Amino acid sequence: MRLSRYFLPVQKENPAEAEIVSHRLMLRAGMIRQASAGIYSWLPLGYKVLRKIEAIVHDEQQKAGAIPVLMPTIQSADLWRQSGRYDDYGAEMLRITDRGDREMLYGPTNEEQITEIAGAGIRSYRDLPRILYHIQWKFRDEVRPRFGVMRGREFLMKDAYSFDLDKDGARHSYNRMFVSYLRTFERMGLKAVPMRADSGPIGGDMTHEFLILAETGESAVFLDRDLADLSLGERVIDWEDGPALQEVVDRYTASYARTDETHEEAVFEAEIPEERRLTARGIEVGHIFYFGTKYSRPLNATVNTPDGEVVPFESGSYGIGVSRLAGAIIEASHDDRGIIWPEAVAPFEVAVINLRQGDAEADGACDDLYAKLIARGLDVLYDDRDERAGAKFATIDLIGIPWKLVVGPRGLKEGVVELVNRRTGETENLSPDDAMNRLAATYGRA
RNA sequence: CGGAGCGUGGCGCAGCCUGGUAGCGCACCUGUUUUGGGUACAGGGGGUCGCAGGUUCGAAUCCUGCCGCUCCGACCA
Repeated sequence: MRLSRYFLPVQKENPAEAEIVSHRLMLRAGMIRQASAGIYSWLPLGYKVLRKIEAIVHDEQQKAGAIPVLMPTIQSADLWRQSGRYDDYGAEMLRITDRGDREMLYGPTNEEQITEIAGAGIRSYRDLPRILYHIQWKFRDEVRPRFGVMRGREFLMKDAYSFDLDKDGARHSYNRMFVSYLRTFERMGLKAVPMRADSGPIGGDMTHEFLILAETGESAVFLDRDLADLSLGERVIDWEDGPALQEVVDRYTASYARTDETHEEAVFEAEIPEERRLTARGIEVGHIFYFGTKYSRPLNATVNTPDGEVVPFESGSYGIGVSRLAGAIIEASHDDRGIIWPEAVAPFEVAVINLRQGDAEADGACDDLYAKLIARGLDVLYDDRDERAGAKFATIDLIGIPWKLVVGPRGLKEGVVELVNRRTGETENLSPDDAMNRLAATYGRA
């Protein structure tokens, strides 16, 4: 993409309403624009990031055995009356009536809907287990939306739902999602720690929240420092191997990790030696829980067992705040110049900066680099604006592109361009070919 | 939902107290200049001052009502 033809409304000054860094940077970098309280349009740059996050979530969900579907945003009130949640949910649920005065609602979540679908489509124990998920916009009429997309009223969420015959099966499904979440967040360059959660209004007893550690997090967290250092790395997961999954889950839940909701100082101090006690702040980016037959029973979603009995499903639900992640990643990865995208979610993989726009040699070299990078499958943003070098650096650093290829007449005389890493600032003078090879290798392209 | 505050060009703000028909910086356009980390100068375009009533010869400014938004606390992916 040539920046001169892109839509990137960046701002030099901080918007007054944005209090936390991710909100400020998302507005300044032209990623989002507020439509009304807690509701945002995603501009091209923000939308690219959102799609990349979404793609990783899709990929990891499916690797773990979950099957994608897409349910509507608008649901019928009747379904929610059956589960008893129509009244329980309160003012947070956006209620709508259609022209026939039928009561509808904009879905804040989809347990009822998916249970109805699974109940209708699954009749036999032979059809179990199944995990269905979708990534869809949700609406919760929060009392106090804030922090930009971190706590909007409209937000994009991945929600998965598992269906099993019995509790052992449900645990396997739960563990699949647990490990899948570890992989998902790790791939995005995040350090997410599973913490014991409160079962909350949806209920259930097997439940964890995944929090990434960041100073601006909304929750206080208390954990064994060692847990924050765990990593799956390149470990190969056999998703069908229940005991192997359980072993991973056990390792991540072996020690103390709780949010302020469930924190017990005395237990913390008794279980964890002082030097390993880590008190920090965290942003919740995922939440999983097992809730048994809470929905299948009232909605009459049942299967036949091998013995010919009819029983309700054992279920759990598993959420990831997809739009929130865009903000959360920025909270975890930025500096005073702007965003620092992890390579996996960066809106562009590399920026070409022409230091001397209009100089025939520089223009020619940049055009050539730009074409070749595209040919090698890299997503490149070419800053070809008629701006001074400083303005280009400031823009590219603000929007957080992980790598810069800096091209100017001086370097070209020596036959080199500069390859600059956004995070470390490390600069290498390389021939254009070497620089391209380096980038292709970094991103795993030919 | 309790508390505080704010609505004036795309963004950040001044003007309001003491009514006289809107201004500054950034951004944008034109020209000159400059050219390796947000150049300088000159000129220029863009605003029903959140909305509706009211007071007044006259309202961004005073009064009333409404709407929108933000921040702090109790709640949530």
